[in-house]
Amino acid sequence: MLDKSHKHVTCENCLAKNSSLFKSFCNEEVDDLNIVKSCSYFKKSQPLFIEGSMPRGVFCLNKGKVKIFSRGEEGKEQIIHVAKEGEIVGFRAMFSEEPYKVTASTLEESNICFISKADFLNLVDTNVTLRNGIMKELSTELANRVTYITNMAQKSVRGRLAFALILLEEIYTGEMINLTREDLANFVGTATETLIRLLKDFKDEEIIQTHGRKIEILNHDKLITISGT
Amino acid sequence: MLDKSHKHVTCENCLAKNSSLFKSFCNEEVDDLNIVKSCSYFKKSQPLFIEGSMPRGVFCLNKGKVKIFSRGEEGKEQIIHVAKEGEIVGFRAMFSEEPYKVTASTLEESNICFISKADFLNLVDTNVTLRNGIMKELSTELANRVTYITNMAQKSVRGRLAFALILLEEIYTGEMINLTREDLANFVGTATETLIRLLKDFKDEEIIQTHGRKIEILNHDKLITISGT
DNA sequence: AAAAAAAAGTGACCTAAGTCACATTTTAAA
DNA sequence: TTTAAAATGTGACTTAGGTCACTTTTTTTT
Repeated sequence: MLDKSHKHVTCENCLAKNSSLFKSFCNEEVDDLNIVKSCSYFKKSQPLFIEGSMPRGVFCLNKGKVKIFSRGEEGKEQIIHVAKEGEIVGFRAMFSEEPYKVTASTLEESNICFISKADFLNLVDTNVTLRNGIMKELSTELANRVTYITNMAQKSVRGRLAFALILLEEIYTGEMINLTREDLANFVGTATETLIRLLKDFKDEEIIQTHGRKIEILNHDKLITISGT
Repeated sequence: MLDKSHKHVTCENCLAKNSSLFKSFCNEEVDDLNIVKSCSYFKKSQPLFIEGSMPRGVFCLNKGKVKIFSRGEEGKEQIIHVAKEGEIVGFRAMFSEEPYKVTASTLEESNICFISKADFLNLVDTNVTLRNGIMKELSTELANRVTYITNMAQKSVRGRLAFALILLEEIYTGEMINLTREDLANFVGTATETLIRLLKDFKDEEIIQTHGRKIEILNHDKLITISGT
């Protein structure tokens, strides 16, 4: 169980993780950040923000994972990204002056800090390194989504599942992949039943092993081969 | 036939079209731009840049259309975007310090200007409005790709074709959609044969009409309905 | 600890869409 | 203008993967 007040969370020890955006900050800048941020405890399946609402700030993940998804016509979730500790979520929407096109929701109980839009934009305005980092991040992400689209359009579901597992292995470093079959299916872009059948195939082929819902990767190389399918 | 030297192309009358990025420029800034840019004539199917190569600058489309695509495992093109007159192509790669993840190639003969990376980044550094425009553009595009991914994962090919035609109608304003069936299939994310069959269905349903390869939209509303499929 | 509600998993069936193999038409090149 | 080469279009066939209808297991709530 996480500490629900978690007053102990300071930016200094939080950033120690792997935030790509604030990593260039000097001590003084981290202190500034520490002053404007506010922390809170999120339980499992709690939204940070919802598609259609107006962005009010960014969220910095201290502990826990968050899924980012959009809903298709029939309301089916399409998971675009799973964010992990150290990531800043929702900063793309700070620049577009438009409502969120995605929803962010915790996958497990989490400690998450909030920085208001005004404070964040002020940081961006005054910090060249941060600004360049953001532009680079936006561009890289745009490039990643090209791959994502191409995969979705051209690969088999089996290939996409292999690719998704490789991504998730990275996101769940040091622990096992822990997603409902439905979430995994919505990430891969397939029906839950199809996903379950394919996971069984992977088990039979000794590529993965399951412990309850948790998935352990046994043969990373084989996943890479299959992901080319 | 376009003028191959097209010395008459000045930024002033070019920007009159619809460039979203340079539109805020004052006369003086446009003059600066005019000095650093160099123009050239591209014939049909000529690449502006190629996946894997290092970005050297941005391309500004004065006349003509350009497809942006990535290649899947078996080399099949996945068209991500069709750029039209007034658009600036390749600026995303200016910030990522990485090789292009996509190829850009003309769909028809074109007049295209080039601005070197150094000149472009200099503009971005010194012009706050341009910089904000770029950040906004990157964010908006990122949001659009979420829709793209969700469509690809959840819609039928018929629904995706309808969606593609709506987008292309906008891109080919004032003229008819003119793409090879293969390009259109690679945009929709399907096999060429399937695409041809679906186009025939649309013709039978009097949603579109073809003049040779060119496609005319007859019933825009019905396309919207179908694109929800 | 019991009850209720999610989630996981299976089997049977169906169909959208891919593949292959050509015929025909259009476009580009020699 | 002929030849070559793309691009378009059709038919026959196959199959990946979706849907539906359940059962079983795991979680959550009371």
